Amino acid sequence: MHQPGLRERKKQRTRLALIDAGLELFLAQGYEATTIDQIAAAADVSPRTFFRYFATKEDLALHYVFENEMRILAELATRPSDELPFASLKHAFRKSLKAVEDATPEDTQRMLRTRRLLDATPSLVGRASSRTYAMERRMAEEIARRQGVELTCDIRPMMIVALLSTTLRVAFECQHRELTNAKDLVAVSESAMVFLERSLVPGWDDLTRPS
Amino acid sequence: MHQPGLRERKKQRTRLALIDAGLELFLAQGYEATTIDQIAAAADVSPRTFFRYFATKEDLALHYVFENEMRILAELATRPSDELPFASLKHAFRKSLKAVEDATPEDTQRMLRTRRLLDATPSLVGRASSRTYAMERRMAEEIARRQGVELTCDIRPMMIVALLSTTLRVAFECQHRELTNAKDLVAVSESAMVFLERSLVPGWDDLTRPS
DNA sequence: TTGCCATGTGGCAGAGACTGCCATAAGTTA
DNA sequence: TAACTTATGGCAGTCTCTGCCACATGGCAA
Repeated sequence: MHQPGLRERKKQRTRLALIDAGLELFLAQGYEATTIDQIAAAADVSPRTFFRYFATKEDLALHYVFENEMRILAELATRPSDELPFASLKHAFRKSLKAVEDATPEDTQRMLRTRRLLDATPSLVGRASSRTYAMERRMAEEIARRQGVELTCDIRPMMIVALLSTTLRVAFECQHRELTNAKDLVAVSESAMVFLERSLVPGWDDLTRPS
Repeated sequence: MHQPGLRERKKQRTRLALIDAGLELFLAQGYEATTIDQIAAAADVSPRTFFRYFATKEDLALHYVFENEMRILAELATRPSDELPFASLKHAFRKSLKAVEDATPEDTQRMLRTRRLLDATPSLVGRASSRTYAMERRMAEEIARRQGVELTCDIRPMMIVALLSTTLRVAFECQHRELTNAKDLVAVSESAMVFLERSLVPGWDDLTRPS
């Protein structure tokens, strides 16, 4: 793998400048009240260029949410295929939580800002779900493949993924304190996951048994 | 209660005309490809009037989804307050499913069309979630009140509501056949609910016990 | 019936998100 | 340096959605 050229580094800088400018403005004056023109001006690019980096305003706001979801999907692929679905998902989610903890201070700040933004703008949480559901489907496909069932005939892979995913969403929403570090955020997610696990009958996710 | 006047009946007719025109066009040429102007023209009102009935294009498309959710919330309020949360919710959801079955043929058609639309336009399912989450919060408030816990301190009411709500969403999405009557739609929802219930430890939703 | 008030409707101008198109600028490679 | 590829900016245009005002219609009381 070769070192990214000047062009690539420049693009990365522009992308981060846009994200930082966007989150800053969203938190300062509200998501709706912030226009693309303002973000572009703050990041020192033309409005037209904004759309070369992010298809929509939402995409900028939710960038770190989507990045995290892609990480979960990638982690899922590394799990042994004889593992039970729930365990695989749990490990994949935990790995992504660990990535949040291990991020650079700048990235941690961006994530915490994203969380504050979602807190202040509940409608954004819903809008994120469009993509989240698509990601859930891909995870369910992976689960179905491993367990040797057909996703179109069996509702259970989708159910397993959706239940865990929903748990994390609820945990994410229910952070009532002003978080200043990533550890607290992770802690609530962990406790929600524990509640879910304790509520479930052992072996509920074993799809090789008859339903 | 007095008979609604001419004015009210006229409004109701216009609302239904807009919904019918909208669903028709969405299914025929796609959700994105359909403009407000087209819908307004088909319903024989001005584009400006469209927005007096629906705040957004989504609101028209998802009208029946929201109506159903409001019904669930209303049903929840009628349940005895000493009932366990999950049982209350289950009954409320069942009652709303029954309302779907008992609807007039016209309304049943509109619901089935809405479902086909959501099938063809997955992004709409996500967009509906903004509102659904708000409704979930209200249900969780009701549950928390009955169980005597604080919603801001205890994640469990939200979890209980979210798990059941997610189950129904998944069931709704996983209707792979072209449905022609409401009964089939209800049947899949029922089976998903059964899967959820079998997966859960009895008493998991009893919040009076210590967590 | 007449007149008044409340309310629904249409038209218009405008902001803001987003796209297609084309010219220009910058980076990459030979 | 020249040729190629890719990023950027500007512009015109579409579509969603809003505020404002004039007008029409339904409801109601004298």
